[in-house]
Amino acid sequence: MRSARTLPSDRPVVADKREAILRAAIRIFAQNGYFNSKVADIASEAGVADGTVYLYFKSKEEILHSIFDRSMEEAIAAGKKQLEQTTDPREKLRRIALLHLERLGDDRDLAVVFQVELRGSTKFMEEFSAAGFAEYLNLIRSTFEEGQRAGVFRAELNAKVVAKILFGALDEMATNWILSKRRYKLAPMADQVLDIFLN
Amino acid sequence: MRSARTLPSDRPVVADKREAILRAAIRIFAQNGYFNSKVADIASEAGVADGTVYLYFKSKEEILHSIFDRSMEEAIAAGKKQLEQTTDPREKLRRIALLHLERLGDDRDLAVVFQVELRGSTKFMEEFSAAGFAEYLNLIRSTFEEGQRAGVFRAELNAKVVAKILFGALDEMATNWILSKRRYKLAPMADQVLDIFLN
DNA sequence: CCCGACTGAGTGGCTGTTCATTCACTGGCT
DNA sequence: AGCCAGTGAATGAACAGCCACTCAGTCGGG
Repeated sequence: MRSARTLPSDRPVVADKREAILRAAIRIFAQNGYFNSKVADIASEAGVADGTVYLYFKSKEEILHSIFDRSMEEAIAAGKKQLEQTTDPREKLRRIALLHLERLGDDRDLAVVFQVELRGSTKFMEEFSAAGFAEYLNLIRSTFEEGQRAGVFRAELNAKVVAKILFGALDEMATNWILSKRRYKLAPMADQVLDIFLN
Repeated sequence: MRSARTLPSDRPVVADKREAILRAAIRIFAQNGYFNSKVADIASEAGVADGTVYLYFKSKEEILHSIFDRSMEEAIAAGKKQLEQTTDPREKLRRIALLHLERLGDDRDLAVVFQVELRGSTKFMEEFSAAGFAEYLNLIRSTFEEGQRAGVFRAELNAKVVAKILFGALDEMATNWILSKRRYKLAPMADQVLDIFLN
């Protein structure tokens, strides 16, 4: 119905369909939760047949994985890029926090999947932890350590713990934002958190 | 086989069975995740028949609810009790944090259920949020506000945000502890968190 | 025609829940 | 004491609905 109309480029079509399924899955998972979502719902939301889903993903679980992997990859890449643009450790942390909340604040469905659905099983959390998540925590930690060496942050603090706290605080902001009935901007919370954090 | 041998006290037996099912459920949920746990597994772990579970709980979901309700109630009661024992706002926050991590650190399975399984669905999170959780956050917030009035904490900070950050930090400590391969004590982290937090 | 992307009805396995039945016990009656 | 109906907790086999996944077939472009 809305496939390649003009050009014979089939890569785009393939990519489009995969992308459509992924986006549909994010919406459906966010709405019903992973375990209450049927593959049929995802297919229908994506405008494809049930079977088509299995041309692009091995299983329902792989869809969730793909959502996580892709988003995490993007987030870390964006984060690293931000870090190159400044040398002030304070400012670096601010950028990380801001980016973190901006990304989640820009796509509520994705945020729900990240904050709620991805935590739904220890098994997944362990993989989750092993994968991009540890890398992300390290990004925060090494930035903080850099600041310690520069004398900007208290040297006696355990950087690992500081990183967890900052992450935990941001994470909680995001979760609260999702659950809140009131609609407010998420990103500005980053500055509030850092203000409390650094002073 | 091991029912009332001597005294006609049948209440204890009843209470025992409910308790056994609840404990079994905590263990099973922690191990497999809520959605991957079968009621039959819980029954078997508790040493009762499948049907018996339904004499004490209306549904599988109600088991999860009961775990949450009971634990949260206990936690808040314990928290309030702690707060009565001191007037120093700093010390109060320290007690809350310590209690928070002690309770989770004392029962790994319960901690898994709280940190991982209870987050597994937006639906549940919303009830979760509405119920004891908001009350818990308020406990932290009002303690902080008290400290602000006493001039111990910076008055210009948003107490609500501070409460979320502290909670988020503790929450993250707990989650990390669960996922960590290395075995360490969770409770001592409370002081580290507060040190970073209050200085 | 051929090829491969796509379809969607069907299937197999699974599991939450039910309910007919068992059984240990109680209390009243002889 | 001995007997028996009554009680309700406990059982677990069976049920019923659900849904991830498959595959034989369709369709359209080249």
